[in-house]
Amino acid sequence: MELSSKYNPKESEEKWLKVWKDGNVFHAVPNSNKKPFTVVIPPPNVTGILHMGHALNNTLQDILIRYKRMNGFEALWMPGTDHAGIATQNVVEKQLAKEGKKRQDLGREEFTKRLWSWKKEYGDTIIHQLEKIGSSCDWPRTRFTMDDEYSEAVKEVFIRLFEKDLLYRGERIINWCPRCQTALSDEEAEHQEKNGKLYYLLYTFKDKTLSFPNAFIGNPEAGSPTETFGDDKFPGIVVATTRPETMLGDVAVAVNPQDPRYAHLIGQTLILPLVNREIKIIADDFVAAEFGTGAVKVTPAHDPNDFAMGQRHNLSLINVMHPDARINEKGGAYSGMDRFDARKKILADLEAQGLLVKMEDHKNSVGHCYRCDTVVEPYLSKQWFVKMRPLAKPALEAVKNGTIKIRPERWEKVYINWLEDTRDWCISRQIWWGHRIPVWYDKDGHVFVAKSETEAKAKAKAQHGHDVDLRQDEDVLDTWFSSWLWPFATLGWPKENPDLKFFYPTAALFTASEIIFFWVARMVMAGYEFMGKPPFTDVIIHGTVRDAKGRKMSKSLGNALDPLEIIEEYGADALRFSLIYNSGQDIYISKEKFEIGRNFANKIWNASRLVFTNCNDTLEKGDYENLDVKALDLPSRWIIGRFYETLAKTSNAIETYHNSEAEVLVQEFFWGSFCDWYLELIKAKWNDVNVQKTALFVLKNSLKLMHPFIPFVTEEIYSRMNTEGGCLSQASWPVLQKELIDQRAFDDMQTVIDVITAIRNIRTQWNVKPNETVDVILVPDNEANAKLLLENQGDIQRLGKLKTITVDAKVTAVKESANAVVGTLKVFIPLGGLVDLIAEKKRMQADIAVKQRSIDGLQSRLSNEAFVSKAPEDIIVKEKERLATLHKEIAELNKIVADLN
RNA sequence: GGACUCAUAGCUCAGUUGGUUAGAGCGUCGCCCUCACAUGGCGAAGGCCGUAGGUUCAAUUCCUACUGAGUCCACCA
Repeated sequence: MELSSKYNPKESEEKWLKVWKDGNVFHAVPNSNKKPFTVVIPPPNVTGILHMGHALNNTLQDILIRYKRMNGFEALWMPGTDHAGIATQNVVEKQLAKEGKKRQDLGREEFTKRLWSWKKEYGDTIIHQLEKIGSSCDWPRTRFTMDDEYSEAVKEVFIRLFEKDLLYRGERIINWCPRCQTALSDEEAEHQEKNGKLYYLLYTFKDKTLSFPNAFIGNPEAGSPTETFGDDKFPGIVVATTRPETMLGDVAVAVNPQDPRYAHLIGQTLILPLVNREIKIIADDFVAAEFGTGAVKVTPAHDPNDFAMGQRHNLSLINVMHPDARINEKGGAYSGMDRFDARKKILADLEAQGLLVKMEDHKNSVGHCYRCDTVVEPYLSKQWFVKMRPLAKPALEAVKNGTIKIRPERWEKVYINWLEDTRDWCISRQIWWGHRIPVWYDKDGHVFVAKSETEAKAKAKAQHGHDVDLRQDEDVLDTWFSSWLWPFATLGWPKENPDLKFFYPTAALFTASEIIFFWVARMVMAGYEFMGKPPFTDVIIHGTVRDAKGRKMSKSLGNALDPLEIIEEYGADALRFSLIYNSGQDIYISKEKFEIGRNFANKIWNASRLVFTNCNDTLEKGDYENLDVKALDLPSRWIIGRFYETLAKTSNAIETYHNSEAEVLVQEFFWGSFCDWYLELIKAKWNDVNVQKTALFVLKNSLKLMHPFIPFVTEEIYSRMNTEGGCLSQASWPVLQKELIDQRAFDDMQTVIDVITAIRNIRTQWNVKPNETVDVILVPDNEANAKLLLENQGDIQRLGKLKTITVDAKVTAVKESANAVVGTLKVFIPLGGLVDLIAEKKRMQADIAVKQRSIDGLQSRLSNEAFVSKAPEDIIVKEKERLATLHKEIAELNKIVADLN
């Protein structure tokens, strides 16, 4: 068996990616002999390129799916991509812009064609990148949210919701992105807190005899209206606003009906400045008397609250903006100006007329488009909405009653809060890339919801009694209106089929917290509404990948590490392993961290080389599974017990999504126990067939154990000792044999390890050169220890680099020696002139002092009446035992110190 | 404004019903190229478990307040 001294990731990765693909190894089919285990990938956007977040997300899924596959489940990991309406359209529009064109220049059909060809060319990039990190998806099943079949599902859902009266079209204030020129849902408008200003504007009374005291406004500044209009009275009402430009659309001023300051003015008329429109003072409970001046300008077409007030008071709607947020013809002198330019101009003009009473700093949060970061405009328009309340109910229940678990648990609260307070979902988008809304209108605006124009026409004919001209709704659906069907639409819904029947519901969903509202909650709603079952039972919210300073990785910050570059330099195994190893919720990573995984892969590689070069070729692929473990020597029983202990802990960690812990466990076992101790211990015993068998047995099973985390290198090595046929990805998970977890072997081996460590410690302490051998006298204090030391003295001698080893219970003191106490047995190393007896004495005394402190603590506890009477019996017994041991140890140490004199 | 999370070694994290001497990796410091691996080996140093109270025989662990870091939600203009 020839293996090079360094693991070459690139070679193995290429090889195994091909084997897996050619063998269709990850293909899952309905199989009545197996239980299904399904995970659907969070479909990355077709515009996406692989970043660390994807690498993390997919590694986590892959660990679980590989684990389940090895555990005998028919494990399906469904891959696919999302058309990502706005994002993708923006990308292609940017491309067009380089040619000096706009999408309107091409027209809808041409532009959509262009998008499709873009998708064809680049859309699968990310899928191939996910494949490179070893994701064991059922690749031939790859779905796209705009596949024909998938589109059918989207239409079906639209129709069903419409027929159930859960969909409606209405004119509302929605979040509008003036740059993308489309409506957004509430979730797509990201609120960011900004330092803005609160502007106080004076609207004068039509009735010049009226006035209003200015005292509550505070001291007006120079050039303020008090100079213009008199000392302490305003000829009008002062309103406070953060968005003065919307005043062009004001239709009223509202005050709280209980506010005594304004009570007598309700119903009076004001003159809207700059526009000179007459508007009324109205009373509405919405207005908070404490805020600003207690008087609010009412702009029903540009603010959701004002819209509601407008409805209550039957006010007119004056939309003063174009879709691109320039002021429209209703804005008079300001028409054609951008909203922010208009703001400046309006403020300047108001100030010139003495109507800008005051400005103050004001923090408020402003919505931004989640795709292009433009400030969104609350904008009046006609859109399609999904009624959320009825859909939210079962989704809410599912988490509250534990049908669906969200981990870490705290996210359940976030989910619940959102669903309890969710508002209707605006699903129409004024873009061209997406699912066209399956609605047709006749010339009178009658609505025909149908899967096709033919069907719509038939419906229209049925209603009108003759053929009518129809036009389809121009808009497309929110991307999330297709993604929310992902867990079942990817399995062929609405068609009844074996896949859907077998693989739905899925098991676990891995995603980031930002997606809980967008996607997770809505998938649960859809699952219940259309399948009658939850789409999954576990939701795992993982953290964000950050740089070493804790900043989010982003292209604009320039701190992003490219997973593909990491694969190139360190290997895919290293990427996967290092990302997760020793990480918390959020993952802080710098390039150097990937050395952890690279080094570990290399360690596995070299340990395997050692085993292979020392084992009989026929054994390598032969029969070493049926070991009579109980007849093996101590180190062998120990390592096999440690293996099963680690197996149990690791399985449990994977099932409870403690992946970092799982990796620490396997690494600790393989490196810390198998390599550092077992392989070192057996270096002189390779001619023993049982040793060979044990090493091969542990190695082979360790490869299985480590495979979900580090699939390529384990697959590569496994292939050289494979007896089962197929590859490691398809092999079975080791079966736990609890009876082989041998506590006695653990304790005995620990003593041997402690003795060796004590010897090594002394050697370093007294600068004994590594290639120099020394003599050691071991003094056991009981029969069992004596036997243990004698049986393992060869190992102790070799790993301790000893010239001679003497086990003798009768020895009490050794001249000019360094010493150690291991539990209750003593270690003497006569070093002659090498050892400084004064220093050695000091060393021992320091040791004694530490133990004495423990004794003091224990004694005071045990002499405490309350402790003895209230603490449980077993604790008291343990403490007493501990005290006795300490006393014994300290006595030995004192004896040694005395002899040092 | 509301809700939530975190605080343990220089750094990143474990510490699963409260119970001996709080662990690991990285980093640091010694010594070693020992015939699997220097992507390695051996050894060591390093912690008032954020602060102040409380509950308890016993608190890193449970409770309260505070401080610091972070996240999410929100229609008071």
